[in-house]
Amino acid sequence: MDGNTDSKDSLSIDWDTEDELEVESIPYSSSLGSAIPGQEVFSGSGEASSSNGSSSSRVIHHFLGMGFSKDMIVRAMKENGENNIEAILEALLTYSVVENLPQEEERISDDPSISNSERNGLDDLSGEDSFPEDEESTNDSLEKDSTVSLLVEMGYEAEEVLTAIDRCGLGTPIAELSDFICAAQMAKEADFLHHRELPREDVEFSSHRKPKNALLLKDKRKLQSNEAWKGKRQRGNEKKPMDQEDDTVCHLPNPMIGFGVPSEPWRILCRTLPKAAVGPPFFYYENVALTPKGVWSTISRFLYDIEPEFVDSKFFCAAARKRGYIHNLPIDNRFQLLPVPPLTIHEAFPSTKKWWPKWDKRSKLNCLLTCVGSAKLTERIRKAVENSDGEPPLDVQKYVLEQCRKWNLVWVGKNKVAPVEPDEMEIVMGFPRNHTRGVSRTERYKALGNTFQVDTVGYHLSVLRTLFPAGINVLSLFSGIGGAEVALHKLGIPLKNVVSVEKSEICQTILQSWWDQTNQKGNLIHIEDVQDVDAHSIAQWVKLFGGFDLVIGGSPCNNLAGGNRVSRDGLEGKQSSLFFDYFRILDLVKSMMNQH
DNA sequence: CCTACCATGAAAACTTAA
DNA sequence: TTAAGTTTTCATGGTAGG
Repeated sequence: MDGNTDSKDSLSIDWDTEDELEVESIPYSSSLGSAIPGQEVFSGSGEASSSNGSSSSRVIHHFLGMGFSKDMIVRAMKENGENNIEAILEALLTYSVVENLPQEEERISDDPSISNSERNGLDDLSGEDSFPEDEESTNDSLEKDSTVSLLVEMGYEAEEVLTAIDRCGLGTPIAELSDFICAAQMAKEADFLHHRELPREDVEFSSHRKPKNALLLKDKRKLQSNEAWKGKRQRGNEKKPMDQEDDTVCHLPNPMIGFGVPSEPWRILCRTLPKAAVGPPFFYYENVALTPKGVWSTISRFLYDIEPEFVDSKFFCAAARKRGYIHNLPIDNRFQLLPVPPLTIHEAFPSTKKWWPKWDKRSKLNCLLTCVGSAKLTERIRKAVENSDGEPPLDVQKYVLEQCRKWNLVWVGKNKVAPVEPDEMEIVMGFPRNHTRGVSRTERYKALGNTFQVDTVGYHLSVLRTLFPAGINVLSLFSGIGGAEVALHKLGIPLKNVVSVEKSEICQTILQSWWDQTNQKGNLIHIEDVQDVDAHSIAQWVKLFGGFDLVIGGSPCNNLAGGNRVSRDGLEGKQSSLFFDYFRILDLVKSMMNQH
């Protein structure tokens, strides 16, 4: 986001005449690797020996390798316990900042010794839909000065900073101010960029920002809350009163192949990206394709107006999985992971063939979810089918097929259907066998139902291999069980430094266990909560690693997914609103990396 | 009309700790 | 044996697109 704040006029002219920048097709014609190194990775041996009880010397070594001084490491370990890697890292990062900054600004960000839960305001953000209101400034102008200087040091214009402080209040955390400013910058761009014919709500968006200099984070969010599920109980007049809510829907392609899948010979080979979308860093965002109306257009607008790529994983594996991806990666010369997984139920589950009735024509599973069918249901089905010898009557067939599709059941015995086992799910999703083994069955289903389909994501990420032969630094948000990491690894892309942000301790352990089992040479850092990732920590990582090459993640879909009966509230829902943290963090990384 | 959908929460069942 | 914690079981619509 370089210098888009001054000289608006000239910039606007630029954008009006040429607002989109062609993404260079990288001329590595020699790519198309078929021999992918590091393929035989998974020994499948041994359980996850959770490696957390590492000896202190190992911990010290780990952090020495990251460039911290021994004194600092020892001190951090003393204060946080030897095994609390995250806390130690946080402490080290904090020390570094204290040393490097002229004043004592670190007060602005969090003290690592304070647990997340007792941090005011921020942690409850997801709980309510309300956003933190301005705090009355109880502090003196000294604080203001230091805040301003810190933000200016981060690359913002002083004027923007002052406006943001005025709007947000003095006590607002740096990260939030930064967020605010970024949103304002984007809003300005949006004004200029949205000259091509606009969806209706874009007009609304523009008209929202009456005052020219008014900053817009809240406007944006308000807009979002307007559109994303207006009361969801608007049954009565759903005949769209005039031109209400048209155009807000992102068109889902059919077939859902995005910019191309391996089996389709005709693919789009290049595309144009909005200028603001071009990296570094590369980023990759994922969520469910079938959301309530308006959600994808909102997501797209935040993510630099990139059009989503909607892809169904049924082109990559034996199960459907309709997802939208927004990314700024090149799209030519993609290649698929090897070995190519089985593409049909029959190939993926050979043992079911024996029991599979002729009248069940399914060749692909539906989306693998976090929950599976009940034993009661399989029993009902068994009884329904076994009452007839030979083929059951058509109405029975219809009922059984409907239930089998609904619950993704496969035939495992005479008249006997059952849900897919976690082991089988791992394979279909592209993970090594036993990847999630060791935690409860329910947790395995949950984790696997929430993750990337590795072959699909790997296909999209494959373009990175020739770009980063020496390996990449990854900021992995909402990592889950590490779908992104596994995909990159299977592509033969070395993982240098991976910062994984994942709230579930179970998932963290699974990822760490995989990391150890595959003998990764890089550093894996666990962070618990995306809301704890602030400008401060990002700045340190950028400094340590020389920047991130890829920011990747799929934010929670709980409030978007069709399966949710209770709280399908749209993007502002409790979990799904964490999308805005994805944007916030990505934008911070972007602005920091463009300073250099 | 048809189909499909990264879910939630209450309560039962089971396991662990004292 | 009891209690508390953990895991499993089960029923619960409605939106959106073809």
